[in-house]
Amino acid sequence: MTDKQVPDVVVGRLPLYLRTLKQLQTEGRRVISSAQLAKLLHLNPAQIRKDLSMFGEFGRQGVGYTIPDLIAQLERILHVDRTWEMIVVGAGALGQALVNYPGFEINGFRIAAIYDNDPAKIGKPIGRFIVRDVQYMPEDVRSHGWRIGILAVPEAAAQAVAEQMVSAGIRAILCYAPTVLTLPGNVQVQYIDPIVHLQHMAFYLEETD
Amino acid sequence: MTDKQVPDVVVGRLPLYLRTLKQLQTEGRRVISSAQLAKLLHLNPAQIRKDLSMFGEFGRQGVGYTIPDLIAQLERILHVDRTWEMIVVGAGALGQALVNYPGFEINGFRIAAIYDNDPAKIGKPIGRFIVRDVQYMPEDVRSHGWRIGILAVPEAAAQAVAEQMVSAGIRAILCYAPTVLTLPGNVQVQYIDPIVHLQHMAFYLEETD
DNA sequence: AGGATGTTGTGCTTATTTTCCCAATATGAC
DNA sequence: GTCATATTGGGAAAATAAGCACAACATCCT
Repeated sequence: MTDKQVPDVVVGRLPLYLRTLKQLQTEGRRVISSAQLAKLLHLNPAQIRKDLSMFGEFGRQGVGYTIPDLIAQLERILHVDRTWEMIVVGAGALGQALVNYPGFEINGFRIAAIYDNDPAKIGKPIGRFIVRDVQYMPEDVRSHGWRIGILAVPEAAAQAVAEQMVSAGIRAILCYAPTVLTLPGNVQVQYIDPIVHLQHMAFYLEETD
Repeated sequence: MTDKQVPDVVVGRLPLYLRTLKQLQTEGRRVISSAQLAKLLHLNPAQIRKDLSMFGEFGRQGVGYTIPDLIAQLERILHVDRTWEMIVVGAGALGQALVNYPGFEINGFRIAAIYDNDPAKIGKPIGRFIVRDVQYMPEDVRSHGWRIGILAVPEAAAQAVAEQMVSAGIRAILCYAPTVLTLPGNVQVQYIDPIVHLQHMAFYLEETD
């Protein structure tokens, strides 16, 4: 199903390349070498070249990569040479912060609706939206053909809500709930849990204080 | 510097084990096998056993792992058998959501202060805090001996603020700014950027719609 | 025109990570 | 007590990922 020609770890680095290249472009840079990009990302230059070479020959020997071209290539490869509409389920503090985050639109991800099941929140304005009853979510997703959902509900609700999203047609879920979802293999899931990162770092901290 | 005896990928999985074990404990479970835990996490049981065996022999052959014991061991290994105080720098929508997130305290990470450089925000209440001028941050960090910081400032400010945090004594940074920080090797950094995850998933989405 | 320098793409090597497999041990049924 | 079943820990193998090194090519300087 997924393109096993390209390792997932490689796909995972492409957004980092793209992000840095866009940054460089705003600074007016036109060309960059794998060595320079590697330095900014703290990676090995050969790794960057090899990653990119899996999709084509984008550089020029002796010169490097033309930044606008490489950005266009990466956006095409990642399917972000378009705008993806997304839903947010969960209108708590996190859901509100997400709705107000300008980074999504800048990068071609546009929030299209936000849902909750709490009568106290349904109907209330958040950013440019009115919170909708989550019971209308499946219908909305189906009628609009939305494919991406952000899950910002409590852990206890996450699995059930995720299943509803998937059965309505959602195929990629960004899960902020601190739990592992069990979903069909053709559904992409990525997790964001700050506690996991903090505990990971705490391992390396001295037991002082 | 970092304990290369234990691969970082292994350390990165321990918080997931811990999270799931705590979940099981609240459900009243006392014992679990690597096979059962692996199923919940969608991992290979041998991987879980090998990861754990790097730190000791915590299981009983023929039986499995005693959940409360394993939780205690993992908390000790990860240095989260204590409470870590943290600072948040950046009092925008994200900073506010972080301050109000109950998950930190539940897991032994307590926000101790929040800072911003915007006069319109300094002095305003957020959750149980008053936003402090970031110019007091280094002094506060030094005097309290804080080691962990959450960076929730715009990309343009991230590197400079991170350097100030480090020179004040911060040794672990959870970075929400969409950029790679360049810091001394003895400083732990973890990144959270939803765009990176969304682009990663978009790679696998069909170009329909 | 030619040499010095810089850079890519990739074959091959090395390193790391994952998985297989099984001896050793535990539990429960009869 | 013995057998069937369940499970760990870890050596060995397999799979995956990262990095080296170099031919090929580009640019610039003189």
